[in-house]
Amino acid sequence: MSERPTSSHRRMNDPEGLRQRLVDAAYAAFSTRGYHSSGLHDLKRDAGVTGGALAHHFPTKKALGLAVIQDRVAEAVELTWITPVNLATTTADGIQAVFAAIISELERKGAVSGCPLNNLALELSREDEDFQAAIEAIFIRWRTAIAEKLRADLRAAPVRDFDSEAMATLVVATYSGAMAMAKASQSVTPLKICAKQLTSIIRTQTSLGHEL
Amino acid sequence: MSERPTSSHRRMNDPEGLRQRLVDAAYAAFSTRGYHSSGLHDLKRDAGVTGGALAHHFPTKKALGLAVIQDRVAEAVELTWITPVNLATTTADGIQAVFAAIISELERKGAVSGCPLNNLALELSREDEDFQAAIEAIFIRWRTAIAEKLRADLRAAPVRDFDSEAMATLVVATYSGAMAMAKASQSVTPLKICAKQLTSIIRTQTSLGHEL
DNA sequence: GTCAAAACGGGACGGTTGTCCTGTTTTGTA
DNA sequence: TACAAAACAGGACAACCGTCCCGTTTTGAC
Repeated sequence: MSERPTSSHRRMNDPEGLRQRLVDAAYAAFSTRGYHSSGLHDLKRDAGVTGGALAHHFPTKKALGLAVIQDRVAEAVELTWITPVNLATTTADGIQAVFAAIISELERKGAVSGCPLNNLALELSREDEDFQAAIEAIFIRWRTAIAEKLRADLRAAPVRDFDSEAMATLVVATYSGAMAMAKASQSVTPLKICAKQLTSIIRTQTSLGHEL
Repeated sequence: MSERPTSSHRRMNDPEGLRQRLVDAAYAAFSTRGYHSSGLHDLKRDAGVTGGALAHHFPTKKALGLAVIQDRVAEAVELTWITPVNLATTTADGIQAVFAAIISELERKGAVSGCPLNNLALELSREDEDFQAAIEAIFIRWRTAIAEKLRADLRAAPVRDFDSEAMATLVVATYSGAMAMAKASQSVTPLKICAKQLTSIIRTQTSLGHEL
């Protein structure tokens, strides 16, 4: 609760840690309440930081938002999507595992805040081109990683007329949209349905070569 | 340009027309800039309406937002999605036509503002339960209409193990997500890819019975 | 130890937001 | 014509927002 342990009012500078606390608080706030609905006043309170410190590390709110996107959102996509998919046996297995993990996490929390990347994308893409570029870069990374994994599947079991890039786009789009519907209905049902549909489609198309 | 034609300063009460102008201006602003980023000051200016008139018709901004969702957004979904799909020969044909129409419209404007329903859904669903209910109702209507059309397809050419509700969910989710990616990249490419993938999947699955 | 730069505390500031209040004008009714 | 209610004008108002400034403390290099 208190930031000054027991002794006198001695200060300990910790620029990196303070920056992390700020970006963490901002990531949590932006992901749940959105960028514009999150005031810097609340962020300072949550992070235990004064106005001077905030202004020193992030001269503008936009700079803080950019740091959230590039540091936390990009990392979140990497951790919850790209790494699990890469580690899975097949792309379909990976996607199924990712959906399952996200669904169980949402059921544990009892509320659907939506995909942080998608939330910020719709809110900020048209407002500022720096935001748009940062967000687009994450989408590209995401889609490219899935396409790469799909190509790895095909190397093991070749299939004709299968467009890995197009399928990767479909996967990212479907997940984003399913999460939007889940947020609108405050229910994981759209995610469950789309996970089943998506994995079924991929498995059918990538194993078509064996049946022919 | 001038709202007072030539004569003196005589006023003509037009409550319904004024309300329409307000909701129109709000729909345009909310769809492009978002709900929170649109100030009532600009809305009054765009609609040519004073503060007193606004407060008379909509006591709060939330009331205006609710009217936009229930009147304009619901109507937009009806006009751009449900009606064209219903009029098409098959669901796949309808979806293809809808995507094509939206894509050409976006290419004409040169900018991607995103799906109004999706934009407002992500921005307002978790903020207010009245917003959430209004938005969810539109999603349900949308998905139900597509599922109904898919069932009509199946009546003409029956197929086993085809879940119309699940496929309708996939269609809505994929479109929403594709539009989100299109907004993030300010390009119609994700829409083009997803349209092709989606129609191909539906056509394959709904004509599978003939090949077996 | 010196000293400049970085790190931080705390609050002032102007601009904007949404809401509300007090009048005035128009409209419908009798 | 009388009159009450609806429709509208116009601005006041407090609350909030993000930014900026000044002073103090800590840090690191020499």
